[in-house]
Amino acid sequence: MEKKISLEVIKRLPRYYRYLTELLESGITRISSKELSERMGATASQIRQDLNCFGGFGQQGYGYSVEVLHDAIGEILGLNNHYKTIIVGAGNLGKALAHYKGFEKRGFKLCAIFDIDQSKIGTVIDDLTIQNLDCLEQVVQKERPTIAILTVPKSAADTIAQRLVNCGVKGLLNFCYVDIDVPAGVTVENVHLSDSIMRLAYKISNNL
Amino acid sequence: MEKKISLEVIKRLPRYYRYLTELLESGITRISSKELSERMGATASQIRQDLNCFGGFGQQGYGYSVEVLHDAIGEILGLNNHYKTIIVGAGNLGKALAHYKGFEKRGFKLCAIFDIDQSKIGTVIDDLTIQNLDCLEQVVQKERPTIAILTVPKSAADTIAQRLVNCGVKGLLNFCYVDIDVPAGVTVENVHLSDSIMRLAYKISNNL
DNA sequence: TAGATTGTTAATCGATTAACAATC
DNA sequence: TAGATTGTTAATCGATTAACAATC
Repeated sequence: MEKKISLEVIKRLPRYYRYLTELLESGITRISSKELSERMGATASQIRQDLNCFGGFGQQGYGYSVEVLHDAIGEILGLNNHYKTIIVGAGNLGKALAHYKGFEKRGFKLCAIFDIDQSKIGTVIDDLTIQNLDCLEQVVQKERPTIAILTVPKSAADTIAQRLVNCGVKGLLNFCYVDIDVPAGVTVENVHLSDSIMRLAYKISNNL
Repeated sequence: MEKKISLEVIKRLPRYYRYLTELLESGITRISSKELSERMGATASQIRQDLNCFGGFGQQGYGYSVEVLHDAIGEILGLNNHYKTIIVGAGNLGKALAHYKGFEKRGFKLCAIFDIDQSKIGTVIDDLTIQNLDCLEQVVQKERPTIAILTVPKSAADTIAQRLVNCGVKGLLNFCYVDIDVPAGVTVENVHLSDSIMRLAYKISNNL
C-alpha cells in the first residue's frame, strides 16, 4: 500500500515545478535542496521530505539533476497526460482564460468553448468557435475532455457542473463563487477571486 | 499582547463570510456552529475555535446571530475600509477583472487601470479610461489606492511591483506567474492559475 | 428550570524541522 | 579518500478535534 501524500505537499508541487522550469531555462543543471530552499524560501528539510514522498530523485553528495527532477514532477503532476480542456461560459473571464497561454504551455489543450448567449455563439476566440451550451453533451462525447473550466454565473454553476460530470468530465476548475458538490471520482479546484482579495484586505488591515 | 492568528484561520475567514452572506440573504437570522459546520463541511469545533480567535460572538444555548457574525467578520476582514484598487495591465485578464463585479460588491472600489500599449490607452472599460503606465505615480499620488491588481507580463512584474510599493500601495493581488519580493509592510496575495490547474491534474491523475 | 450551545481547555493528530547515518 | 548532500528517523511544533464546564 502506498503511503498517503498530504494535501500540503500536493499544493507545493506546482511551485517546485515552476522553479525547476526556471532553473532549466537558465541552464542550471544541478541543484541541492539547500540552494533550492534559499531560492524558494522554504527549508531544505521540507524540500527533501516532500520529494521523498514520490521517490529518491537525488544523489548523496551531489544534489538533484534539475532536468530529472523537473520531468519527474511534471510526470507526478500528470502533465504528460495532456488533458483536454473546455471552457464553459464565454464571458469576460472565460474569454480571457481562452487567450491565456499558461495552460497550454503546461500541456492543457483547450478544445472547446461554450456559452448560452446567441450573440456570442459562432464567434471565434483564439481559433475556437464559441458553441451553443445545448451542444455540450454532444461535443464532450466527441472530444472527451478531462477538465472543464467553469466561468458561468453562480446560479448556473450547479446544473452545469452536474451535466459535465454526467458526460464524463473528471475535473472542474471552478471560478464561480460557490462550492460545488461533485460525486467521488471527480475533483473540483476552486479559484475564488473574492476570497483572494479579502485575504489581502485582512493582511493589510492587520499589517501582516 | 494579542494572540497570533494562524494563517490557516485567516484563509478560512472569507469562506465564513460568504456562507454568512448567503444565510443573511436567505433570511436566516440565527445559526449554531453545528448547523454551520454541516453546511460548510467542517467541524463545529473548528468553527468555534476560529471565531473565538476574534471574540465571543455567540451565546450559549442560542448560537450565533447571522447578522452580527456577518458584520463582525466583514469588519475583521477589513471590508469596511473600502480599499481603493487599481489594475495594472489591461490585457484580457485585466479587462475581465475590471468588469468583474465581485470585488466592488465586497467594498473594493476600482479607481484606475493602466497599460503601456498606446492602442489601449484612452479606451474605456466599465467607466474607467485606460491610462498610460507612465502616469502611474502621478495617478496613485492623487487617488491613493491601497491595493493593486497585477496582470502584466511576467517580465514586467518586478519593476512594476517596485514602483507600486514606492508610491505607497499596501497590497498586491498578483496574477503574474512569479513570486514577487516586497518589503515588510506590503502584502502579496498570489493567484497562480497554472498552479490551480496543475493541482487539479494531480488529483485527477491520482484519482483523489 | 431544563435544554442547548457556547467558549475554552485538554487530547490527538499531522506537518515541519532538526539531526545524522548512509553514501555518492 | 574527504566533502557534500541525500534519504530517513526522531523531535518539535502547530492545528484540529474532542470534551465539558459555564451559561444563556
